[in-house]
Amino acid sequence: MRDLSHGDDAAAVNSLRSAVMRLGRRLKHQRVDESLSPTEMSVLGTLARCGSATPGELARKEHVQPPSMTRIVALLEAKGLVRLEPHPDDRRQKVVTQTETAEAMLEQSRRKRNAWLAGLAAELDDEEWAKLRAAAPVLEKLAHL
Amino acid sequence: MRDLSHGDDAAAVNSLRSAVMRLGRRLKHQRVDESLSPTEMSVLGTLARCGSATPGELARKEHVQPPSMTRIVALLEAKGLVRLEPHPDDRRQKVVTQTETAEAMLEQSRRKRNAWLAGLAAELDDEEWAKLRAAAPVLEKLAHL
DNA sequence: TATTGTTATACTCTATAACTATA
DNA sequence: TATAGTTATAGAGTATAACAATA
Repeated sequence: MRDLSHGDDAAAVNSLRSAVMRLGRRLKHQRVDESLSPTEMSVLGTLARCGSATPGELARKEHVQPPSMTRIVALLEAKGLVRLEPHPDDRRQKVVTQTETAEAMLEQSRRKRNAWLAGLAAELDDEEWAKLRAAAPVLEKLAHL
Repeated sequence: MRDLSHGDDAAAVNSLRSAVMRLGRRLKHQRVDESLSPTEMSVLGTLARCGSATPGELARKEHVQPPSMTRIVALLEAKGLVRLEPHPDDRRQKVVTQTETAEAMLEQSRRKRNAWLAGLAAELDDEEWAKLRAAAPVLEKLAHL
């Protein structure tokens, strides 16, 4: 395995870290619905990526304690963004599924953030944008490793 | 100004947004001191970038109300991470300056996150890493636009 | 007996409103 | 009269502890 802790490699890593954290923070501020907390949004994102899940699974994925997830799921249900159904095999558990409303809201949220980022990137010159486009799939691979 | 809302450009923007947000979240979880809240860390980062500031300036930069900043600054002072001094020209104001302890902590935090990111990036092949290195300065420019 | 989810309760962080000191 | 900062208080979000239902 490669070592990236020296010289130009280390500088590039440092630059990437700083830029990704700053851009990530600014993207997070572009919100489409102020009434949803960050964790509520994150739960919807997880459901969109991974499909239905039990409250326990969601709590583990969001790094939140089970009682907190109970409350979050109840709030999302009250807002019509998720449905709760009985688990087919285990009567202790429940299955949380997102509604069409939630999917539409997530899509709107993605659009808003994409538009904001595209506005920033439009300030780059052709060569810079080409470098970014070439790196986009690599960044995505990195983010999912 | 360029339009990046169609075709391959739009796909690249979407890919960048998703990857940056996900990587940013994961980087944020790499923390060196669990006892500092996200805003406290962010205030230290701002002081490191911009030098000393008054509580009011910090509140505006962190998008937090003045009373919240009063509390945050008091906590940071109690932890020995900032010093409070009287403002030279205006006796209503105060000047917040970070201590050497805070600088050392921030440096340790950067190191930990760089190491984590370098560990991820080490999984990439040579061509992928070259693309990322080429894009790093562009991402930094984007993050500061 | 172990596990899933809930209820009851407390703590942390931030906000708004009202106040003090200085400009 | 306006501004910088603080104090008092309330609300949102999360945690821990104790409990109920099911495996």
